[in-house]
Amino acid sequence: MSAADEMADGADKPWGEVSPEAARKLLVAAVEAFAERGYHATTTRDIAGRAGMSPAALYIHYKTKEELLHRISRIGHDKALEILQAAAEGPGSAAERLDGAVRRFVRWHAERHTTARVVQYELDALSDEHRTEIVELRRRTDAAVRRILNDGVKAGEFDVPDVPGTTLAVLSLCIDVARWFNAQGRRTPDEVGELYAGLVLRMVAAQK
Amino acid sequence: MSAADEMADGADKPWGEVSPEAARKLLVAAVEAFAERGYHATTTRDIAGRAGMSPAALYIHYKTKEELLHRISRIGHDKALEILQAAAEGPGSAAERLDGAVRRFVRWHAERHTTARVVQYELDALSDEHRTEIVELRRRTDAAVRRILNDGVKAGEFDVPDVPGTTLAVLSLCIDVARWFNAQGRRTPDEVGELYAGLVLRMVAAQK
DNA sequence: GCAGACCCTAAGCGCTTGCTCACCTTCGGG
DNA sequence: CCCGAAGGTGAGCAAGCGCTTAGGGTCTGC
Repeated sequence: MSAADEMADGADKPWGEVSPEAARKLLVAAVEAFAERGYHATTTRDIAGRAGMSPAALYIHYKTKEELLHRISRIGHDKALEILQAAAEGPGSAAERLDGAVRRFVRWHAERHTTARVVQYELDALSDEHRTEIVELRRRTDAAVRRILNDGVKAGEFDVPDVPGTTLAVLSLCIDVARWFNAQGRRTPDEVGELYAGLVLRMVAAQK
Repeated sequence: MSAADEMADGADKPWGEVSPEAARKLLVAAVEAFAERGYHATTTRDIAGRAGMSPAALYIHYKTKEELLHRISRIGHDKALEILQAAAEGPGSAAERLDGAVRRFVRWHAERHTTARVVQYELDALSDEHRTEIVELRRRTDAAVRRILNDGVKAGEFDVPDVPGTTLAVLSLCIDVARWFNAQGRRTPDEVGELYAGLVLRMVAAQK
């Protein structure tokens, strides 16, 4: 497989966009370790060990441990933004688009909860410069959801007295799935997505 | 003020139950530091420094850094459980009790968001033994909310197809306030409590 | 068939960490 | 007026941290 093919795979296969192979293995190991113990409690020796390499190998592909976190956070936020923007700009009524947005966003947070945990809960460990970059992505994430809500209000589908506040609540609800979701638990990512989409629609629906 | 008076104050004045004075100052300093940087990124020198003491002073009052976290987590979880149980067992219809529970629980997470951040997001840093103890408190927290929902369904006030799932979502929504709430932000704790109580009631309300 | 780019390792450096220890001060009771 | 308990400090230890460096394989293009 060529490098170009790997780039194209990025959307489907997790971390497909990271090459070469050794850099991807290290990044996947870092995601696991960060999700399990948190960024600060994870050592570079632990990451290298999980990837089956020596601690020094890490520094061939990444300048610092923080750069690893930034790469993970950047790719994850790009993916999250892509999901929500696609839903916001897609066809259908506001209710249909909100249903799809929540369903897909929640499913991603459940299915890839290790990644999502790092992406959503380790922002503070980023350098100032990197954090500023990521915060901008989150602003756009917020804007995508707010747009759907505004559309729904305008069309009379939704009754939402406080659009910014409700946007915040909807995103918060979805994001927190990464914290509590357990792959060994009773619910599948699909089931959680369905449950949450239903709850969110009831939160915003106009009374009949 | 006697030790007994300080105990009685616990509910009103934050950390009033911690004595002597030096131990409380250290604990308050630890809460600030843990909330700002996370448990693992906080050094014992940082905690002692914030309390205006030498690093060694910490170990007169606490056996380890982890014991400090456990004390914080325990007190915080006790308070959270107290809020929700009082709401669940209080008077009024299920809707009124749910409104009160969400309003008070959210207000606590916003007002005391430094404490809540530590309490809700640093569970993994506890020792196995301490974590087991805390998880049991969280189980009872969950049970209190579930009881209100079940009461409401039985009384015909609520329409909730999935009570355990909705309980999870309601608690998750409230807890995540601690992550994003900013004291410098536009909303007061009261306003967030009101907004969230409204959203939750719409999530569970029976259609008329 | 070998020069040079690339990838990796063993060893370890300088520093910080959680925590300890010998010692000092303050203070209420006999 | 001295005593022991309680609560504090400065100095520092062993361990572990992020990261660097010197050196050695392996593969590619000429």
